[in-house]
Amino acid sequence: MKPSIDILISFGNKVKTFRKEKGISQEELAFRSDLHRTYIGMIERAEKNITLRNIEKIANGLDISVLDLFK
Amino acid sequence: MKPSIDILISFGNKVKTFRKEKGISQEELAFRSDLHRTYIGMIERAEKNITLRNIEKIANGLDISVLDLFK
DNA sequence: AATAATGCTAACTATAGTATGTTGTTGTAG
DNA sequence: CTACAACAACATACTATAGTTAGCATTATT
Repeated sequence: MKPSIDILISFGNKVKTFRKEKGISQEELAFRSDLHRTYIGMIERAEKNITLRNIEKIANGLDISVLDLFK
Repeated sequence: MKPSIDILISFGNKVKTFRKEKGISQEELAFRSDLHRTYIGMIERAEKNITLRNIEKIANGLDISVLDLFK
């Protein structure tokens, strides 16, 4: 039994942290990831259960590996 | 542009490899992961674009970390 | 205050998730 | 070899929800 932080929350936080590091807006990340502006916001706020293909898109948009998003 | 192997395929292969290592059937993994028998097969065959919550379930069922599934 | 960035609501459509039943494959005991 | 059993592939079909978008509200940033 792990009282682990919800995976969607930790994922969203990771995305937000990496995005801030790059100094780009949600809109800019959305553009680079080929996703919609509001969708990026939803992911960062852990409102959607993202799929693997979109995880990859965001990793690409952030110019990092998928692995980095789970470290 | 990387001609990288499709992420669903590489993910499915990882699941299958880890499952074989543990010496368990798809059905047994499904049980441990709290997912359906046929769904595990679909994931291994890369027929479904799995979501983050289910990625976590499978990692739990395999008794490994989510990170391990992306190395 | 003005502008840019993000949050939030609400809708629609695409597809992931769940399930049943059947067919095919593989290994093993007789 | 045949027969059986266990496992996996495959064909649907249904229902939940992820994905996508528009519009307006709210919160920084300058």
